[in-house]
Formats: sequence, structure tokens, C-alpha cells
Amino acid sequence: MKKKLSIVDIANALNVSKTTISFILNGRAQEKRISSELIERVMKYVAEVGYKPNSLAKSLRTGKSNTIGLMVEDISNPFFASIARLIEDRAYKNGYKIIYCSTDNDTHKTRELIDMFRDRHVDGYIMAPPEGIEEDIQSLINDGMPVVLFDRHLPKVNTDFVEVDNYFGAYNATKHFIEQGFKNIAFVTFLSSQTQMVDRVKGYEEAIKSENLEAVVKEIAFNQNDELILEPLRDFLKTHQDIDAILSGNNHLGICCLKIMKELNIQVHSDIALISFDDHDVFELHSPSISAIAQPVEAIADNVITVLLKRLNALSIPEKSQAIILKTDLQIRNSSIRKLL
Amino acid sequence: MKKKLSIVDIANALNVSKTTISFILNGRAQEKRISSELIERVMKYVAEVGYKPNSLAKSLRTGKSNTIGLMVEDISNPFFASIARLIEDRAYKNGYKIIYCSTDNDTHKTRELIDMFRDRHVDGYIMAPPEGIEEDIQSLINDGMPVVLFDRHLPKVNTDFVEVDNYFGAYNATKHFIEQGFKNIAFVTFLSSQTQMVDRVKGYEEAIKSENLEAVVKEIAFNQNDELILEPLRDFLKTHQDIDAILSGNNHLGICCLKIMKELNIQVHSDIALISFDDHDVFELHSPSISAIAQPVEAIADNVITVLLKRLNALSIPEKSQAIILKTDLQIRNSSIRKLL
DNA sequence: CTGAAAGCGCTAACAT
DNA sequence: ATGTTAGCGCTTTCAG
Repeated sequence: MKKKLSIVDIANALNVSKTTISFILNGRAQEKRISSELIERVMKYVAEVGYKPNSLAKSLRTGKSNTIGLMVEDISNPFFASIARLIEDRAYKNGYKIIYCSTDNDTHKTRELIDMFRDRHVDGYIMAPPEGIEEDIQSLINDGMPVVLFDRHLPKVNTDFVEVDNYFGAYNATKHFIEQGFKNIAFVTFLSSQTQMVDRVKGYEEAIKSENLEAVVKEIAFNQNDELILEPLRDFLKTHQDIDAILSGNNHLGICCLKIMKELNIQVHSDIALISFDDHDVFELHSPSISAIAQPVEAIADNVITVLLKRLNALSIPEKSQAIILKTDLQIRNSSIRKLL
Repeated sequence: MKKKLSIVDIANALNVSKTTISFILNGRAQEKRISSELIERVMKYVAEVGYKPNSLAKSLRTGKSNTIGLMVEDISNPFFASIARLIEDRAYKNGYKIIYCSTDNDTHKTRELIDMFRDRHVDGYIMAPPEGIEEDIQSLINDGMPVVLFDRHLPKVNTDFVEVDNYFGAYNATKHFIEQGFKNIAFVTFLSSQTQMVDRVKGYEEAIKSENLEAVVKEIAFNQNDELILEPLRDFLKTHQDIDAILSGNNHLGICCLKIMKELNIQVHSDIALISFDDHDVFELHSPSISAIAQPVEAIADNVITVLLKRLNALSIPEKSQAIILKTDLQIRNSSIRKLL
């Protein structure tokens, strides 16, 4: 078990003071006008023995950890997983590490996670916030921490966020249903006051209203246990035999709809048309293929990290916070059209 | 921006020495025979002002970070995502945080990640190791770090690991194909010398051989870019029209098979039967539903964390390392049977 | 029972 | 151009 080297070991071995080593290692050699010969010697030795500064000590001293805390709703949901991957990659390239966690939309758990991140001295926060976490985020911001929200935002909290135009995405998909001649279009969503969900419902309702149709919104309580989502859905479909199209509020619900329809032997497309918010591998592969309102995951990840890095590098006066709204992309597949492609 | 409290602030406010505070906070009050009255007073004040010890300083001092590093192949693969979730939960309940990362099966990237974990002073490692990382892991172990491998192991490295009986899983699935009357059964896998993949091929080959059939193994180079996986697969299917059943080495390849078959208008089940290693939402939902060799994700996660916690709490003499092999569960669905259910 | 003080490894103001 | 030194916040030995 080889002992871990410290900066003092290096300094002693080279007969130089540790300050000098520190300066050289932190690229302040020029500024301090250290002889390039010495720099060379130090760098060579450091590489040779494989010395790595102890980042714990460094963080303790500088107050910076070069870590970003990322909180998604559920890392096993492909939408969040892919965004997390992209953010991780970009952060990594910019010298930041990511610690990520799933909130499960649980306010209490989220609060604990924020505490943990805080405790770990993360330099910035990226999160898809659950409801009821406003105060905690505000307190983070008050303490000068950069916070970027994505997928949704908190109206009461003034900070940067990146999301898609949920209203338009749902509006547009609903209009598409109507154009295809569907009349009894239901919207299935989670019981939630999160902005993205609220906007999606609104978009749906406006589109329905504009055509003088009747809005049917089925709200289901969010639950980790899938069976508790499938059950109300099953009831809903059984008691609403007249429905000819469903718009689901996210991919999780979309998949639940598919499961129930399979179970009840309801044919997707010929019995009930379907469009889901958020794309998913399943949708493309399904027979018939399922239309989806795809979110531009790369663009979301890019914008999130860009905004955060800007804050992180900002020297002083915090700029006004920005809201970045991206466009969704309606992927029309077989599940939502009258005639199969 | 409220200043962060330190142990000194608490000590001053209460007119007690910081040592005493430290003892009380770390549950050593009894041992040090501190008056329960004082303990009471300190605890109350700490709760009141919401003081949290700085974990960075604590880690620097104690050399323990209460963090576990978890490296999976790809966090956006549901198999790894669900294991990661389960491990995270269990670790959390035992006072450990998890930092996780995707290796992408990239040895170089993995090496960097190990460095980063090391740098962060994680207390233990859980990983699904890529090939070629043996030395790095060995060096970790030599330095006394607990390392638990899962999903696969490294024959040259003597450490704990948890995996399923891959040989039997594949053998069994192949036998099932044969029982159903399929004769030209192909095995599609990644070009890999990882133990789990090797064992799966072996299981397949043994089963084929036992029935005097001909083994057809298609090996595809692992690639992040799906198109580079689909292409050889497309070629393979075009040039092997006689194949009537495919066993895929993992869920990723299983999904790729589905994609290609859809594209080439090959009917799953009636044209080619299919079983995939690793279960996936897609498989259950697909029409026809796809048979899969399911891995017991809960049991894997449970065993991994249990073994690691045992090491972490072990006071001294490292016990012999253990190999935990779990059973797979063949989920027979419509894609692999002669007559539809 | 409690306190003083050393020290984990690093950075940076302040000498020299 | 390089060295001295004082912390960052915490734990822990040793002395009262």
C-alpha cells in the first residue's frame, strides 16, 4: 500500500518550498516569474511519481469543489438519463464533475439531497425541481449559489431555466389529432402543479376548446409503484369507451397507456389513437409505432450547461436570469393517423 | 447570505470547548461522560441553528468520505439504471452517498474515473468493469480499497463479485428454442472478452452442440453509435436468410434486432423467433411480446451493497473474497414459442 | 468531565 | 523568484 504523496513530499524531494510547487501546479508560475527550468523540473517529477493534489484539502481551502450537483426526477427514465449523460459529458470537458441523484418528485427527499450537495460544497446546481421546494432553492440562490432549472421552472423563484414550449407542444399534438378526424380526445396526466404539466394541459385544453370539442382530462396521482398508476388508467378506459384518442402527459404515462391497452385488448390506432409527450425507444419500435412530442435533449443539455458555466465563471454582478424555451418536435408515427403509413 | 456556521461558532455561543461539541456530535458523549444536561443543551442549539458539520473538513481529517463510487457501463441502459437506483437507495439508508458514472466500456475513460474517485477519497468501489482495467483495480485493492464487481468479473483480479449464471441462462434459453422446434438458432453478441459475454456464448454453444445443431455466432464491435451496430446486423440478417431464431447477448442488441427486423420487414415470431438477454420494458410491450432472460436486479443490488458494507465495516483482516452467482429467470413470451399464447 | 493544541493537505498573503 | 506562515473546519491525543 503505497503512501499517498503530499505537496510537502514533492517540495522536500526537490528542495523547493511547497508554495513554489503550488504556484507551478496552479499555473501561476508565469505570474510569479518562476524560472522555466524549475517549472520543468517540478512538472517532470510530479508526472514521474504520479502526484495528484488532494482535492479535499484544496476544496476545503478554496471553497470550490469543481463539482456540479444534478438532480433529475428519475434517472431510470430515458429522457432524464440521456440529459444526464449529455450534461455529464459537457461538464467533464469543462473540468467539472457531476454528482447526480433522483428526486422521485419527492420534496422531502429533494430537500435532503440539497443538503447533501450543500454539504459537499458543490459549485452549482442543475435540477428538475419537484413542487414545494421553492424556499430551499431560494435560500440556495440567496447564498449566492448558481442554480439552473430544467424541464420545468418555479414561478416564484427567479433563476435561470431551460425548458420546452410545453403549451405549444400539447396544443400542436391535439390539433394534429383533430385534423386526423378524432373527436373524443383525452389527456392523461399526473396530478401535478409543476409548470410543464400545467402548460401541457393548457395547450391541450385550448386546442380542444378552439374546435368546440369536449376536454377530458384524467389526472393520476404520481406513484413509484406502477400498479397504482395502471389501476386508475384501467378504470378510466373502461368507463370511457367513447374515447378515440389519448394524449399522454409524458413517456411514463404513455407506456402505461400501452400496457393497459394491451391488457384490455384495445388496439392502438384502430381503437384508440395515441400521442405521448417525450419520445422513447419503445414508441418507435411499437407496432404500430407511437407518435410522440419529442424534446430536443441535446439542446436542453447544451443550454443548461452553458448557462451554468457562464454563472460559474461570472466574476461579479449577477446578470439578469434568463428563461430559455426550446421547441418540441412532433414525431408523427402510425398511432395517430387515420391511414397507416 | 447567512454565513456558514462552524463548530467554533457553536462552541463560543455555548461557552463550551469545541472538543466537547465534537464528542457530543459524534456520539462519544457517553464514553467521555459528558453530563446529559450539557448534551441536551448542545443538541438543542445545534438543531435550532441548523448547524451541519463541514464534511469536507471531516473527510480531510478522518480520511473517510462516506461516499461510494459506482461505475456502470451506461446509465441510460435500464438494466444498469435500475441497479444503480437500488444501490443508491440502500447505500443512502446506510449513511453512504453514491457518485456514479458511465464507463461506456471505455478503458481509458474508466481509468480517469477511477482516478477521480480516488481523488475524491471514496470509501469503496462498485463497478461493472470494462476489459483491460485489471491493473488499475488491482492497484486499488493493493491500497486496501474495497472493490465489488458486478455483472461480470475479472478472472485475474481476486475480489468480491456478484453476477448471474450467464452460462446457464444462455444454455437454458437455447434449449427452449430447440424444444420449440427451431433449428437454425443464431447468437448475436458484442465482440468482447468480458466474462459475462463469454459465458453466454459458451452456454449457447454447448446447448447447440448437445443437439448436434450448428452454432452461428455473430459478433459485433461495441459502439456508442447505434448505426454502427445496426449495419452489421442488417448484413447478417440479409445474408443468413435461413435463420429461424436469434438469441441476443443483451438488451441493447435485442432492441437493435427488433429495429432491423422492423426495417427489413421480418416478422418477429413468424419469420424469426427471438430471445434477449436482460429484460426491458420494450420486450413486454412489443407485439408479439419478446422473451427475455431476466436478471434479478433487486437481488444483484442487494448482494452488491451487502458485500461492500461488510467490507467497509470490517475492522481488520480482510476475509476471503466471495463470488456470488445468482439465477436468471427465463421469461417466456410470444416471440420464442411456436404457437402464440 | 473539559480544554489546548496538533495536524489532515492545500492556498495565498506577506515576507525576504 | 522563493520561502514562511496562517488558516480552511474538523478530530483526537493528552493534560488538566
